[in-house]
Amino acid sequence: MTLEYNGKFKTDIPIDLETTIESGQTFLWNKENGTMFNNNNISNENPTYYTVRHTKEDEIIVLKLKSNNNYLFWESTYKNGRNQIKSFLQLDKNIGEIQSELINKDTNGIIEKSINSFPGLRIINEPLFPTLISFICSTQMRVERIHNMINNLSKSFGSCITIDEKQYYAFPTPSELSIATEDELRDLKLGYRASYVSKTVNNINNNTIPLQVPNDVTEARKYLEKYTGVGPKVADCVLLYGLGFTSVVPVDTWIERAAETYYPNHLKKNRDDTARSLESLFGTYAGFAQAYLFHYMRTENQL
DNA sequence: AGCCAGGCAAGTG
DNA sequence: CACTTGCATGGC
Repeated sequence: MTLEYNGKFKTDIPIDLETTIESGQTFLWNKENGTMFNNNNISNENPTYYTVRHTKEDEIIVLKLKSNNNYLFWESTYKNGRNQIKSFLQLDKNIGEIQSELINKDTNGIIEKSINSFPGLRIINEPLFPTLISFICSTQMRVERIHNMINNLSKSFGSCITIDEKQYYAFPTPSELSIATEDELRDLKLGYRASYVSKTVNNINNNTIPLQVPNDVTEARKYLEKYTGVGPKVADCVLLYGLGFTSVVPVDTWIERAAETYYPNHLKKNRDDTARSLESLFGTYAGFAQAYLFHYMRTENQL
């Protein structure tokens, strides 16, 4: 295969690919020529990121991305790569408008500070199944190590495509993952999450809980929570990053900490209630506010 | 050494 | 319903 298709997007606000891809929204991309999650990056050059995925026609394709100021350059083995990128970064949305809306709705300026720190952070939208498994793996785990687990799963069970003698692995489909035993998953460093993944994959493959999620956000959340390993927080991440429910605010330790400091009125007894309360504050794009705040909190604490 | 990381399931009262 | 406990693993 070759990367025969390419093009570029122009954006009003330069896209910060590094922050967008390495801030824990997705674990499905890799950096070419370099390690990710490494703060002291010596190279000044903008990194190229790649991902591998299945199209609806079950074709294995590679997408590559690189940003330079107001331009975003893409390459792909797939002629419709442009739309894949557009969907991934939600380029059809007016991010500048969303940012000002969130700043206006905020009560104390911390969202403005977060957005000003990372104006090029985009909120992404990824395929459902890989996102579901990624966030099941995410519990009690640092972002970098979740990424390692997802890479391990892809290399062990995913389909491969070769470009210029280099092998690229897609995240496995439910049927590809069905052959993984729980012990094999533990060997890939999933820890106690191995049984969650194993049970969820079985429930999808034998149609006990098919991957057909309701359109209503509350119903969708309830539905996702039927999968083993999916509680309120993981469900919210899947809703936001895998299904495009932009209003959803996943509350983890970082966001709860932020709520204690900046939104005491919205801090409830449990994280689920805190989540719903923050959603009512920020509205349609509350999930975007969460993403900026999450990244701000993590970097403020030198992670 | 102990604490923590994008929490959850299962058990108890 | 609300609250507690065990769970894998690696980095600091």
